[in-house]
Amino acid sequence: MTSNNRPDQIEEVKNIFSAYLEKKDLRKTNERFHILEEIYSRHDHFEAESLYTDIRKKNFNISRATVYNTLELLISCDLIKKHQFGKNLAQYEKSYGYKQHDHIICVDCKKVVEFCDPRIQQIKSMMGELLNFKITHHSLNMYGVCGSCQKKREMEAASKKEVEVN
Amino acid sequence: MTSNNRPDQIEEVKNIFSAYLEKKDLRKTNERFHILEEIYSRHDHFEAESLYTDIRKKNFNISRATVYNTLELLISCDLIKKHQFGKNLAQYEKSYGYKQHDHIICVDCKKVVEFCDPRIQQIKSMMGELLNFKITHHSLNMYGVCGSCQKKREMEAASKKEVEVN
DNA sequence: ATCCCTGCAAAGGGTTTGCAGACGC
DNA sequence: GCGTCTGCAAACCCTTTGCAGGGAT
Repeated sequence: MTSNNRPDQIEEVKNIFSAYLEKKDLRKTNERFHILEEIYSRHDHFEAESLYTDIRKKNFNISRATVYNTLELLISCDLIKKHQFGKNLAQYEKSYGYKQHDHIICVDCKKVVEFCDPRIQQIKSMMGELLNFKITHHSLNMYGVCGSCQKKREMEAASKKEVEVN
Repeated sequence: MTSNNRPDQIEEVKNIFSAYLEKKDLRKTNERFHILEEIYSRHDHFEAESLYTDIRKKNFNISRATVYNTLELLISCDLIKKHQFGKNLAQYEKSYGYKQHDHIICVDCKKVVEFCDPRIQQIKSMMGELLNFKITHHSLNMYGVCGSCQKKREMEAASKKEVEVN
């Protein structure tokens, strides 16, 4: 969910990440914690590239390879989620402390809005049972035109008509 | 849905495509109809590349550019659907005459199973109204482990334990 | 001291684009 | 004949990989 960052949240997720790395016998490098910090000081969805460039701007010498590597780790320990909103471009969002939700994307302005519906959970467990799948996660995206883009479209259609009449 | 091809279905979709091209003042090229034919003689999901190579095998000189171009057209007139099952790789499936459905993907063997649930439609219209979106389409994918891969996992876990004991 | 993790740059894979020639209209 | 569509190849974009050096344990 679009979020206000609680000041202590970053500490919490760092502890979770730290425990995860320890459990998996992975190294606690500065780079990994810098990346986590950068992510949790952000809002909404982001792409790997903008995360990379923003970190660079702050004069941390972190490579793309490390960014991608760390994103994978953070997905594994459930601190972020990865999405594909139709394009060949992964988008990520932090997930600690936010309840499960899905997305509506405006096909005109690409705005992403979040929503929750308990029926998804029902479908998930019912279909898992029915088809004998052990379902681990899902991705539900709705695509359409948001309110303001609907208006824009109407206005454009109107002005086109105007031209035709003249 | 996984399909048996009715013999007359290819003619039907060609007519639809033809009417669409006419309406949009686009040209009816042999390439476009060849591609449509190839798609509708297939089953299940496919990727642009395999479509391209299969057409090539049949000695039609059709380029990748044309394949991608035609896929876009076929999406526009609702004769095919485009999916992204988590990877940066689009998958397509024919959609004429098949009812709306969603997908469950096995994360181990990548098998894709289809399912329908009327609640999706309800969520769609309710959320559209609630958030003032004119929703045009959606994509719902569930990810998990299918029955046979669950067994495989159990067997592997068991044999690992065996090794540890010895 | 070990060897996992890093930065860098290049490769990779899917998709898109630019251009000259071909062909539907 | 005009202008769109095509084939080809190169470019493009995001992501992954190979390698040599560096830092966590």
